Amino acid sequence: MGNSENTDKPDGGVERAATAQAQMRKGVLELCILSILLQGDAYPTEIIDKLKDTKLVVVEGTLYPLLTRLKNTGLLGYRWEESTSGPPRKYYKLTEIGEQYLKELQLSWAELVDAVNKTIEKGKNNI
Amino acid sequence: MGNSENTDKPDGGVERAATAQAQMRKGVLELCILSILLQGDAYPTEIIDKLKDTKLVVVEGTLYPLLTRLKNTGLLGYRWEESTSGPPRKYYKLTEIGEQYLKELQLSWAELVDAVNKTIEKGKNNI
DNA sequence: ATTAAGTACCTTGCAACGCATAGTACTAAA
DNA sequence: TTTAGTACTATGCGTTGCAAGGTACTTAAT
Repeated sequence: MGNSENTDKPDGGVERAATAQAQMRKGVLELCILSILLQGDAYPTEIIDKLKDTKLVVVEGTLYPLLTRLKNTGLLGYRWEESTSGPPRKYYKLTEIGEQYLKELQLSWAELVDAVNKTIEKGKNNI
Repeated sequence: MGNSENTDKPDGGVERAATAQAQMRKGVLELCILSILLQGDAYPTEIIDKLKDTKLVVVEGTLYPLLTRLKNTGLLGYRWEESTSGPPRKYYKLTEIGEQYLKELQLSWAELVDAVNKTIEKGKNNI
């Protein structure tokens, strides 16, 4: 048995919690970003701030590639707008396809929450 | 502009729904598996079946490495048990650390659901 | 005895994604 | 002209879900 492929150490569960929370966030970001853009056009830094308000911390290295992906898929458009206090801002906007897609995402999200909660509940009955 | 790094095509939102749902599931599997094991020891095939009951489809190629990871981190233990209808089964069991970790995961999950739902709700007010 | 079918576990290689890091560029004040 | 603040972009790494293929044990049929 080689031990070269596994960096996991038996470090107890406590230190892993932050990592796990990060993991759980995966894939939900799309939904949140599209939801934010439903409120109105926004530029990346603004999006990051709004996510922070709801305890979802996202960094630039995550957001920018994701926005580009969503744009390339036709879910988002953008326009440049001058700023009086710095470089120009890239305002992203939901397309019609994006809005339609967001509705599907919301449905998927609701189903997921339901499925996971069911699993959790079953466990709680059998302690 | 090179088009070599991007496999996304503007295919509309509809076909992407399955992919997005898969993405959203990421990271939540740990929580679900540990929750199932809280109900009692179980072997992989059994775990897959139980997940299927709650609409969370997971395949072997996903589950086995994940169980190994959880075992290596000390969250799970296992024992072999004979079967009258096939090869022996590997029953996994929550360790004490695993139970403690599960509680943290459940908390993280609840917080995530809350944060995401808040974001979604804000969007719905501004249509 | 050999084959087939059912059950169960395991490995390998790929692709996607989040993120840390580093870099570029514009404005304004010191 | 240097410093600070704001904003967008690119690169490379590690983790993870998954498809695909493989091994092995049991029972029943040929």
